[in-house]
Amino acid sequence: MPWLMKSEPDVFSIDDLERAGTSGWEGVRNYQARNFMRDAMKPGDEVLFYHSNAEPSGVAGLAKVHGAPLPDPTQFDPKSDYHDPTSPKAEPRWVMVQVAFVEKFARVVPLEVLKADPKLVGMPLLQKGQRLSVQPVDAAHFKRVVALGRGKK
DNA sequence: GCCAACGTTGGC
DNA sequence: GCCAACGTTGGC
Repeated sequence: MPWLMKSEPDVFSIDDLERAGTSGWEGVRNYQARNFMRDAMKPGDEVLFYHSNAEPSGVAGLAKVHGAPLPDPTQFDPKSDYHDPTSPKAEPRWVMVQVAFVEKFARVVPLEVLKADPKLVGMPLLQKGQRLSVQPVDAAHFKRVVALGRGKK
């Protein structure tokens, strides 16, 4: 199943992932998003890498799920912004998937373009008030976003 | 920086 | 269990 994952590029961008090759998707502190990572994402699943709070916000490229879910180490790091002192060490509350770099689009597909595309009507990302940072994507929507990212009209 | 929309917490 | 207060997300 294809997915969309949001990251603020000031924190972690598609370029950061390209440099790193693979990375743990740290810092998710929402139960629904965690459950997707823990229970539903499978190695090899494709991911739209979305830049939020960016100029412009939009889909910046592709990644894929890599390996098995792991406990998110930042929950146990007092110096991390994502530190969660209430998470039990024996049963870590927060889980992350690992992702691998696949492709950086020639240019970001801006949110404005996604919203204006007739083929993307109904895409959860585009619903008002929608702010889930990890979410499933229809195969048809995924295909269309990739086409936009690769420059097709 | 503003603020709408949403999620979480905690008093009762 | 309700819901007000508070915190966060993320577009603009």
